Amino acid sequence: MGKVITRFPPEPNGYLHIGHAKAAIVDFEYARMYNGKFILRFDDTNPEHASLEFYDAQKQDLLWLGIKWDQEYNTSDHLETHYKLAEQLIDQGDAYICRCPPEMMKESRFHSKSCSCKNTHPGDAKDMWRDLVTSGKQGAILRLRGDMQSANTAMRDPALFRIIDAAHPLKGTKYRMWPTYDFAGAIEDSISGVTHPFRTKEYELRDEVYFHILSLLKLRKPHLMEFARLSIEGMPVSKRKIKPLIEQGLVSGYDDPRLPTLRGLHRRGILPEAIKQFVFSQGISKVESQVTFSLVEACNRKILDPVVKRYFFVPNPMKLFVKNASKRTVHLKFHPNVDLGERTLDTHNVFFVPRDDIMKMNEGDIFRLKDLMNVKIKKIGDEITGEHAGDAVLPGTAKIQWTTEKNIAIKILVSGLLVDNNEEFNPKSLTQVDGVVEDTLSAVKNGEIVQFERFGIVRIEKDKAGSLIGIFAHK
RNA sequence: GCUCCUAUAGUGUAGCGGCCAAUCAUUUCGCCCUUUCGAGGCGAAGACUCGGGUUCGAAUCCCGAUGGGAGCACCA
Repeated sequence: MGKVITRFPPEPNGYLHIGHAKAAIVDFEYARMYNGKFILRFDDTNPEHASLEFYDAQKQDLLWLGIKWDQEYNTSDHLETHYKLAEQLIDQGDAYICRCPPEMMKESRFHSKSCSCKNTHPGDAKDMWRDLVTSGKQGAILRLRGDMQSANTAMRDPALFRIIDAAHPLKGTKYRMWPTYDFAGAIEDSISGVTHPFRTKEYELRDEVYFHILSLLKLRKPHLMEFARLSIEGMPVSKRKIKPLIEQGLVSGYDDPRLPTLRGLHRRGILPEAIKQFVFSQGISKVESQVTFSLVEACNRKILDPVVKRYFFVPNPMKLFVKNASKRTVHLKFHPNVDLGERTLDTHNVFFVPRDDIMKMNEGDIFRLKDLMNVKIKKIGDEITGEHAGDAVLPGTAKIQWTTEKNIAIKILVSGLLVDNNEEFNPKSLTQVDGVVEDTLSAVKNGEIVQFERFGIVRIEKDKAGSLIGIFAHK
């Protein structure tokens, strides 16, 4: 038994999203499981789509995910080989040049009718092919001699090569005949030694084409495996849907935290490990499903909870004056039951507390400034006046978060579902919560993930001006 | 229209002919614990799409219906 070889073959035409992540993780982990090899292959066979920036961007996205490849190459590097194999097919009479216009071809394929181009002698076909490769001739493609009567429409003489005169980001204008997915995918999987190519199940009908091409060329046949595409409720994955939202300014970019792009998820504070666990929990079944994002959140929370520092966050702050509160210095633990260290706060008699919490209380009630002291409310107006009501924890009192006068303003962006059930943009998909946090938060690094008690997991960003933005991940 | 794939709780998922009055996670709700409405512990709720067949025995195999998805590109 040879060793297992898998591959992840993205087209370098955009940023990777969680759907790609599923494929990449499956490919990568499958190879690892069998101590095999994992290849990263850029399927850059369409110069109109491939773009230089994305070769690198996609690699960065993969590295962030924790995926490392044993080999990397571009399908465009193998075009000479593809040409050779194409000529072999022509020589064998298994491929021919077709000059029919696209609409006509579509028609004839639909009605299982062959065209006269199919009768071209292989020798002539080869001349025509060479002509196409070298000259500027237009209006022809190389087609597989398949089976026009096949019930599988993919088998009805599919295109193998077509002319694309656009400049390729890596190869420039060196080539003009570019292989289609059917041809390139089969050839590359076979010659690069891939043993277990995974792909999503919308390609199932093309399996027959894949194996047919390899049979004709007497090339090794890998073991194709298919799984269902991943879709998440309220989070469109396709470029077609995301791009307009960006262009209209409805989302901030490909790293908008509402997006299921890897960059968006990163920004939202979703860990690569959580994505991996989530993908594993999904498995590789062929069942169409629409997953709730809360499954991702649950994985993330489980990882983050024991390692993330707790801070006090006060949304919609209200000023509180506590009579006869003395100055003191308190040490607060960063985590209730894991030793993550502590921070030190100096307090006196002025605090800020969440408005919503106060609104639920009445004058005369006693609440607790968590980890500090109890306060009896004397008066609620624009500000609150209270008095110190002891330090011992009283059972049943509300424990609320607070800051002193030394605090920092922060705005928190809370992501909701980007689109509704009809795939219409949800204008309320991003909401903002303003508040203040302890000034100890200034010690937090840009990009660090913390938990604001009673609020949720938040990833902290510091902009150029030094002001704080929190990206809400989840509860 | 034709072809293919698919069908287990609200959402996912395990199950490969008997150990299934069905696993695990998530969700929601209780209780315990806790100086967070978080985490953790315990518990509850909740499913084999339908109809035939094969079999001593079917969630599991076969057929059909129905629902969902995909393909019928010179995109991948």
